[in-house]
Amino acid sequence: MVTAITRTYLGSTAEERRLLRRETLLKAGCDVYAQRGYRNATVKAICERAGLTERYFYESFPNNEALFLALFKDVSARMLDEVRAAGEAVRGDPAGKARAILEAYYRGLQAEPAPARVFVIEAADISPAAHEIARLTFERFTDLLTQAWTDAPVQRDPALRVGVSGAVVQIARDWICNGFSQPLTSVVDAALRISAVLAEQ
Amino acid sequence: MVTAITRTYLGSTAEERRLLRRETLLKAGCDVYAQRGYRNATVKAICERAGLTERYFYESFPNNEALFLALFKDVSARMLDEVRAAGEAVRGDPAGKARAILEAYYRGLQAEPAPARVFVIEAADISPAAHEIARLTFERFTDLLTQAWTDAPVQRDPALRVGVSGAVVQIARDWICNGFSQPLTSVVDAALRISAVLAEQ
DNA sequence: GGGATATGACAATGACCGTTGTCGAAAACC
DNA sequence: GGTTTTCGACAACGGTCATTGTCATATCCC
Repeated sequence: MVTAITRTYLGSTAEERRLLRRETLLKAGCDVYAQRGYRNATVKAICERAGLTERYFYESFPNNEALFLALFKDVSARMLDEVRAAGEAVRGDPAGKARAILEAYYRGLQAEPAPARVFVIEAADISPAAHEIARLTFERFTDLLTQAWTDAPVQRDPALRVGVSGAVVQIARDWICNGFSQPLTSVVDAALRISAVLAEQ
Repeated sequence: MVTAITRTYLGSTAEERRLLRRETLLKAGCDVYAQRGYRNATVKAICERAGLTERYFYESFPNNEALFLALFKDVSARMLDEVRAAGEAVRGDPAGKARAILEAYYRGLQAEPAPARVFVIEAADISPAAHEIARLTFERFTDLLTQAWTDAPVQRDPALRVGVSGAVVQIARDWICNGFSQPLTSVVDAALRISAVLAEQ
């Protein structure tokens, strides 16, 4: 039963093949989530999309939610990095810094509409773990915005922080639902005006 | 098979009994949604809570989602009425009017924590129909806020409107999730500051 | 009181899906 | 070339739940 011996196959070691399959599944999961929504994304559908069988799904993930969380963490971290870099590229000028951050965020969503739909619209309600990731991500995002507007590391009033992040996300949701029909500048402008309340400590 | 004849039973006509069962099911649905969340609320559980059998569930609703939507419409309409009345009770003074609206909203949530959790946190993601009801409700809510701050009937910039409604709701979500631990005034204050951007047309 | 309707308890059905298991064929190693 | 590992296709099992059906009992009307 136990196979202690592994063998290279099609030029890759067992570990390499396993990781490749994992990546394939992540990509397929993202596609299927985007197409049918997380709730309607069955393990079977993800595996078909990946060209792999269910057996390999459970080799890499204990269940569907685990795959989702892995994707979500990855996407969130990348988003935060991009946004942070965009903010740091602008020196001085608080409004310009804040605008750069927001523009990076919305531009990133526009660049990848399918993941955007999943991770902005669905993510928060999928599970407590997903909710927590979303919460933490947006806490950091709002900290970046606060740093742009002021020199303070964080906004003191937690409700204000929460409100601004809610506004930024809701504008994103609406934009996505309407197929990105409004110009980028108009959504950035609106978010910028709202985020300006962070300047008042 | 077809029973054309109805008969009063326990002092009520067939129609009265049907409506009473419907109301009982709505109340039970609200309780069960609040307790287990919509996704884990089975028809069976709602019927048990209502003290009725599944047969009567399908007498009044084609499925679980239909019950939810009926409840959601009801709750949303009541909420809008309360908020509108609170706003109209304050004359002049834009900030005071806006504060009254927001205070009525958050106070209403606090007064009924269980429904609040369901209809603020879960509602938007349950189905496209539910999403639409939530969207329309908050569009009107934001119009009321706009009217408070300005004399314009609506805010011109749709993204700004969407952003403010997102902020108000996100503050509510966070407040609910933290068990209403912050004082009412602090959440109202934060929402008020953000909503003030509606004053700029 | 007797026949008819309303009700409640509960079984039956059917669908969906997660998860695990089987098995023959392809590719690797020696 | 034969043996072993790896792979892909797919069946099997079990669980949950929506939805419909059955039937005995309670309540009605006359």
